[in-house]
Amino acid sequence: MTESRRFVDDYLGYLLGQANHAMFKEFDATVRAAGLNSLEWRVLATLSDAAMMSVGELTHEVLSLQPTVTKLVQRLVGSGWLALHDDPNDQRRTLVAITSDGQRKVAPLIELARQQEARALAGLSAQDINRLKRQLRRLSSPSA
Amino acid sequence: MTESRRFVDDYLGYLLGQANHAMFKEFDATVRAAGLNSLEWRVLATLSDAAMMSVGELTHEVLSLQPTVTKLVQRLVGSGWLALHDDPNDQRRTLVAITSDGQRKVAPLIELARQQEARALAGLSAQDINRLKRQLRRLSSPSA
DNA sequence: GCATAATACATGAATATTCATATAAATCGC
DNA sequence: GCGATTTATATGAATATTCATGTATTATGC
Repeated sequence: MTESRRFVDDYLGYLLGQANHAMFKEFDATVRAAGLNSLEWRVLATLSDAAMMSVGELTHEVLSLQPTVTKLVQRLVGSGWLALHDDPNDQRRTLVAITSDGQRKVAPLIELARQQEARALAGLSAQDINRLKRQLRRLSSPSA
Repeated sequence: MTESRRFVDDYLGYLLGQANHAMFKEFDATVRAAGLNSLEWRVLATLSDAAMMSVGELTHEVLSLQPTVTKLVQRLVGSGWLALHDDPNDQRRTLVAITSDGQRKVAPLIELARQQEARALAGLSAQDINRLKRQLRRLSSPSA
């Protein structure tokens, strides 16, 4: 048989997209039940244990675009989960921080995310997990 | 030092998102230059070497939602890259196929995508690549 | 130090996606 | 084969994202 796979079925970009989607889809119901969309969850998770950062830095962290993040941050400030601060060293910047309400909002989600990750990786050895994560990091930053 | 990583920096969902984004970002300029967005590229790539499929099947293939795909397909039909056909066995279904114009549109992009994938995986052995792809497929369908 | 360029963010219009629902066709139970 | 249910897609309104651009601030060249 010379039956060959479709392009997309062996294309790394697609396999990553599928894995990413599958991982998130399972968790999505939880996020939505908390009244968040996926990018909002990512923003709160990123800020949950980081120092406040500028809109531009946050944009890179969450893999989005600056106007999208600006508007999303405005929504989450309105909800009381984020707060804005001035940067004394650069008045162009808007520093974004999570509030304690935001922490209370996201903390249980992070715990559930950890549990889901553990389930997803259940069949793999610690070595396999480390290798997988190392390769993913390498794909993210080819230089590293 | 008990300096610990941020949650997101070791969370599989985020590592997958980053790798996925990095892989796509490099290719994105090419796709945009061709007048496509990422989902349109994915639809054309999926149909490029597959038999025509229903809107619902396509929705699953491209990891999107049915109304999104319906409207996207309408746009691409308008551009002449997709065509719709009736399913003689089920008149509820709308079968979507790529046209020869669509093939000509997407073929060079697929070739560029293959090249980019090869560059991204350049440092890995065939064994590593197979293991990575196997693990990604496993994350996509935990049962398999 | 002043003009010019670059950077950081915000904003409005255009576009795309999402949610809720409608329509139409097929399947099921009887 | 007829009503009830399920399945497949389409559609309109609400929402979110994207693109283009505007404003304010900082950095640079002279």
